[in-house]
Amino acid sequence: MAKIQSKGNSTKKEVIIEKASRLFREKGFGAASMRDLADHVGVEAASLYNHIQSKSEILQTICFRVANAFMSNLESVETSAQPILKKMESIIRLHIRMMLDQYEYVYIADHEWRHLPEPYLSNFLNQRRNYRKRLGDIIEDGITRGEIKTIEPYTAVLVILSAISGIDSWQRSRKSTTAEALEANMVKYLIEGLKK
Amino acid sequence: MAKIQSKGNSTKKEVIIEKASRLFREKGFGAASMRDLADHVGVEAASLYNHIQSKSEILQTICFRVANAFMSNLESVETSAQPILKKMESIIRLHIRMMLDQYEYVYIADHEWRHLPEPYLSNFLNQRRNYRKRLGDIIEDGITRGEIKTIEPYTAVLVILSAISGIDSWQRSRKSTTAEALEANMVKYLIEGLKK
DNA sequence: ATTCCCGGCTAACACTCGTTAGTTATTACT
DNA sequence: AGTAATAACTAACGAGTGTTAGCCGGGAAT
Repeated sequence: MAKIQSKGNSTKKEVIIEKASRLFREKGFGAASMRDLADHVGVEAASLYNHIQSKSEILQTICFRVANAFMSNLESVETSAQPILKKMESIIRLHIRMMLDQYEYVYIADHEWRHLPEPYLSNFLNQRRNYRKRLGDIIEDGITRGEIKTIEPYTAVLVILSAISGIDSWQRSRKSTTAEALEANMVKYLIEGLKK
Repeated sequence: MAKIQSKGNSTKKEVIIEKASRLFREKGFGAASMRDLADHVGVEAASLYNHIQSKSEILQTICFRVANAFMSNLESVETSAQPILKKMESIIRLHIRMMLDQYEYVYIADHEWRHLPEPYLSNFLNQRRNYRKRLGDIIEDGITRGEIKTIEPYTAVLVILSAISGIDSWQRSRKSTTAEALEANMVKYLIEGLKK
């Protein structure tokens, strides 16, 4: 076999995906070109195809990697034995942290998924729907147990997830607030809005 | 003069902008082509240029139309003499209503503004920053007056605006909830999270 | 030392893109 | 009716798209 990895501990395919994630976020999937990506990797456009199969394969990898990360976290929270409000808080915190230090990837899964080709698109949307459903079930469970204020679960899920995904406009313009402060403030608002 | 308007009470330019708004939302600005737009208008691509100057002029029109609508609403709320919590509620309700019945336009101003060419891009971002600043000032005012719970104003603005813009994923999949119920539920969450 | 193959390269294909030129049909005004 | 303006059309340009074919150098394996 020839050399397996080129630099550090990440394979070249991984480098491509990483550079692509920044590019896709900045310009959007449609406006980002393979030649542009190749420049950032330091290679000719055609050479990319020694490592990937297509432009949208990159998008698929990013989207499903993020989806799986959230999904497996949800599963471990579901099976844990915490009070509902704690469950929600830990899910919210994970989302915020992911948004803070996996920014590029999460952003793309949030905003560029519509460019996924079928059948990946349907697959992705099903996972998304399933995730939200189960998040809603946790809230509903909390309401019937009297641990959470009476609120329509689906709306609550929508508010929470959307609020967090809005962090991207904070990322762009590094305000005075630190990441830790932002997390604390956001958790406060989102959790106290749920408290009975 | 020749005919000023072609059908109903809207000029043809308006028809183009309306069809474009749906197309831009569905495919994204970059992926939506002028030929595609022309098909929806029922005309050849070149003919569009009798009514508009460029593809991005359409985007500019949409973005600034939305921005101005929100800005002028903000001004009238600022000068009104309501309790702070009422001010916030009426701003929130306007955002939700705009999102519900001007969906396409608001969505584009929210998500496709990055494709604006300079100097419109900077102009737009300045307006956006200004809007959020003034919204934050209202909240801060409410805190010092003791009408609102102590919370970092910028974070609150972020949560509120992002939560509302997340309605788009509700729009896509008309759930059991009606628009009115959604508005009520969302206001409840967002306002009770602010209440002292 | 020779074979093998990986991963880079150049060139090119087959489109699609936004937009312009030039022309014709249709409409409105005098 | 005749004229001027509007808005449609066809054709094309030049640039940029994702992707494939074919070639070549250099390190790994035998």
